[in-house]
Amino acid sequence: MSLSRQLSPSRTRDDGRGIPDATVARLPVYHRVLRALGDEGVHTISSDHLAQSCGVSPAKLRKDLSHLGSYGTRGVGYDVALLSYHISRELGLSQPWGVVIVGVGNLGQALVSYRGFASRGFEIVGLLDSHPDVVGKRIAATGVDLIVAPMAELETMVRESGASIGVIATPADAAQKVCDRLVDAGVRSILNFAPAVLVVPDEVEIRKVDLAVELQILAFHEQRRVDDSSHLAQVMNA
Amino acid sequence: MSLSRQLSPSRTRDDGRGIPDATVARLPVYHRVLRALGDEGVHTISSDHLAQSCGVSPAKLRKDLSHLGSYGTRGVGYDVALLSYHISRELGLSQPWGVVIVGVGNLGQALVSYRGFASRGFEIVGLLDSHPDVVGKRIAATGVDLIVAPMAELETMVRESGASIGVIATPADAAQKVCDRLVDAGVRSILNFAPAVLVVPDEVEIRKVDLAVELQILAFHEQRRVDDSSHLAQVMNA
DNA sequence: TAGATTGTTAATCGATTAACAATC
DNA sequence: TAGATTGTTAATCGATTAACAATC
Repeated sequence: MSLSRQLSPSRTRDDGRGIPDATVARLPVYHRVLRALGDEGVHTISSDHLAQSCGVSPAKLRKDLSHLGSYGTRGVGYDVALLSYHISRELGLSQPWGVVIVGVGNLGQALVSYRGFASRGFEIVGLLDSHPDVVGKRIAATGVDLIVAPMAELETMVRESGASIGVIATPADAAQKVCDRLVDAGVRSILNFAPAVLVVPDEVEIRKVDLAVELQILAFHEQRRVDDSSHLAQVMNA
Repeated sequence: MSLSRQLSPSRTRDDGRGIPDATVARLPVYHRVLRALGDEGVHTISSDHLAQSCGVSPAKLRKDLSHLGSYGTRGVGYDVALLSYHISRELGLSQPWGVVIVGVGNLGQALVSYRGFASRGFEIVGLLDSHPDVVGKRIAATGVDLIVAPMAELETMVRESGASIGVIATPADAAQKVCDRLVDAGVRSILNFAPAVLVVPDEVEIRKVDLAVELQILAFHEQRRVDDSSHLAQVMNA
């Protein structure tokens, strides 16, 4: 990946590469808000207003957007449609990405029924599960109905559908094996919902969503609040 | 919250407060891995091995743990049970926290069936939904069965159960109103699964889990890979 | 021109990393 | 004592922020 940068030394700006991770993580939010604004008939918006709608500071928003190029107009603001387009292009939303979901339990089914997939150009191209009760079941996704395939078909499914993103929604103890098979089949983007630390080769991008981690972070702050108020009470009693 | 720090200037170490956010976010992973190691009968582990199991660098792990205190033994490593205990204490897992889930659709039900709640001292104390088809439904959680209550009971439920964490699993357009009601009822820790930017007072800790954001970050990297290899191909053809 | 707002700069802050002295 | 491993230090890196010159 550094190769292409070395090969294109003439580029001035970041130009699509070199966008900070923290910025990339916020672009989807900006994009969603801009789409909503467009639907409401808003054509132009300032960084101050957009930042407020996105829950970030105006400085951060402008800095983030500056990595994409110069798509605002000084004294006026940003054209909602234009900015929305450039963000979606940067995020790779202008082309469809195939998604395979492994594990069709409660969570897997919740993911299938999520409408945010299709509306952003993600297409669920396959569902896999190991449990005989689930295999063969017909699940309604946005647009198409899908039939849950047995795990044995993982490699075939990935290859034939050209899926590029794999979602792991299995129990923790099955996750690493599923991950290995996805990677061997050519998947290099993985979203892991299983509470397990997965090992992947360097070239694979893996992201983890962990309910227990989120709850425990909240518990930490909750406890801190309790501690603080009891300290305060102690001092006030003294 | 800075008050208690001001009031306790004698403390030397971070002492529970002042732990960096990035560290707090990793503690639950360390804790989970340590519990698994304990179950396997491992009594002692070095930072190198534990770091590898947790998917972080040894330097980062030791730095993180140093914020909790000095619970390792030079030349030996960490006592699994002791370290596990101190992390859980720091995270506030030694006391139970009540959780209210608002929105019992596919996702809400997936959350209820998640076993990671009870095993870490979180107790689901209430389920709420606005849809008449769902209200009154009996849902099996770990330990207890719960009956979905109507939204009108939100305030009563929070007050009577003393719930401290609210989980929002509603559609996006309902999320802000639900959030406001939770905060008004006294909830100051919120986990938001709705794809919406929620506004909360400063004293409320809010965390967001956003499937679309995760997918779009993966799409960004996937596209970058494609771009890079086509650049490479161009150059090699030339 | 005057007012508004962007895009960029430079300072600050927080997180990561590597190296190593302390010490079991 | 010799080998192993922690806890800490200092350097580096990346992200955030505030201020403002550029410019519509």
